[in-house]
Amino acid sequence: MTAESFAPKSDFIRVLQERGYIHQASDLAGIDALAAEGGLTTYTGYDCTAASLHVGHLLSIMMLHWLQQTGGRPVVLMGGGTTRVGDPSGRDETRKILTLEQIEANKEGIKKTFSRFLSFGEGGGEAVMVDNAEWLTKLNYIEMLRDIGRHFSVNRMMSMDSVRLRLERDQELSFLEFNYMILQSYDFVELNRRFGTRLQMGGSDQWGNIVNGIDLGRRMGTPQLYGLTCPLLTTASGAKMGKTAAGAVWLDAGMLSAYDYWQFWRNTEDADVARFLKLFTLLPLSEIDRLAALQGAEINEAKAILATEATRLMHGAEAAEQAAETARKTFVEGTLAASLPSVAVPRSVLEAGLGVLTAFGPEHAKLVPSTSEARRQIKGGGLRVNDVQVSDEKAVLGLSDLTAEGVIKLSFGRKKHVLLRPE
RNA sequence: GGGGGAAUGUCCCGAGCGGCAAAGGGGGCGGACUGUAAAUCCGCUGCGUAAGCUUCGUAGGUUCGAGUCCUACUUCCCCCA
Repeated sequence: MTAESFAPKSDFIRVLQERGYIHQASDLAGIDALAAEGGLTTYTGYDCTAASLHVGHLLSIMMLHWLQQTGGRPVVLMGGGTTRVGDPSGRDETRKILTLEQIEANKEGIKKTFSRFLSFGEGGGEAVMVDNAEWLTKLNYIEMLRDIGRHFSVNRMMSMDSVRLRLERDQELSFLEFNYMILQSYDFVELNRRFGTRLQMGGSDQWGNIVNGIDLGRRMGTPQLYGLTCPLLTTASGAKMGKTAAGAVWLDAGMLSAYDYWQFWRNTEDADVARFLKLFTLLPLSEIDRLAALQGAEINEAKAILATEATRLMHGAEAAEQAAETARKTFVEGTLAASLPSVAVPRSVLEAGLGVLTAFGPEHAKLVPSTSEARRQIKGGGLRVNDVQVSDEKAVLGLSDLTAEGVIKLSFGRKKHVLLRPE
């Protein structure tokens, strides 16, 4: 039975299906039946490999959001324990081993994101957050081998994608990583015992780990467990979502400003707009259908709405409106928006004269990583001061370059702008 | 434990008779065209506002000169046990 032809009884599965979240499910009818009964407890795990989650994680967070909206109970599992091991899934090489301090710091950073999407608390439908370090770090090796390890067949583990691909390519797979799937499987069983969790959701690269958890549950006597994955997100032209030149598209405002986040969504390819509206906004499908019908340049309206709605979810309405307004002034009116990112520079420096190379470089605007890069970009016509292309790398900025607003606008390419503010 | 091979421009892959800031490709960035899109074309892709400086796993050595030759070490891969 394919996801497309299935007629769901539960609101939860209906929404996921309509909006395109479902990639694979262990037993869609079974999950649907459970969800229809109400109170379906579902978990998704997040490893603490960075100080913030990025857009790649957003799909699964949205699924948890819809779960809660449709009467289910989300369990957010922080991988404080599993991160110490490192998931080999979808990885060509061993992950860097993180220190316990790093993992703890990352965990604290990641936690903040979830409160935007889920409502946490003690009640029946309230979301819960737990850390698998709580039980994984207490495992005793021999006991673990006897109670859990005996249910795993090495023959079968070797056939799992996460292991097989490494072996086929002659890439190292340490015994440490080899154990990851056992720990994740055990998490599922443990969460069933603690919270009655019946369903695990995750990205499509987690399928193997999830299926193993279902099997382990059967062998260890849990009720029937289920798995559901969402597609790995790529853009229509095939690039991985969420990686830009500047790095990952972080969800945490401290690592990526609301304005940059808005810009990320605004720059969506035409072919992705409808799909992303369904996945990353809460707009009703009827509205999305209307926006998706827009053609040519009009589709930009849909992109702006996508950006504002997605930013509203992540950073709040105020930040989203402000980002939209800043973008409108900058790109549509071509005027100078006071809310563009700005960098303070001592007035005395401007009085003495500030070389353009330095102004754009890492010391001030940070638009380019080095002054050598600034020099190259000037040759290529990529740098502008107050919207005038810089042609001379020896040019010097001074107080006379201040605009009526009392700032100097530096631009790198068409899209990246920074205001220098004297102080 | 024995034998063989490999480490190249801090994104990846990858060429490199002793004169090399080092071929080529991917990716990325910029420009043009557009609609803050895609596709296409062009340019750039070590640091330095200059003279110049620092790169080819690490440390020594040979040489006027070393990514290239020699020695040791480190890491990885393959074959045998």
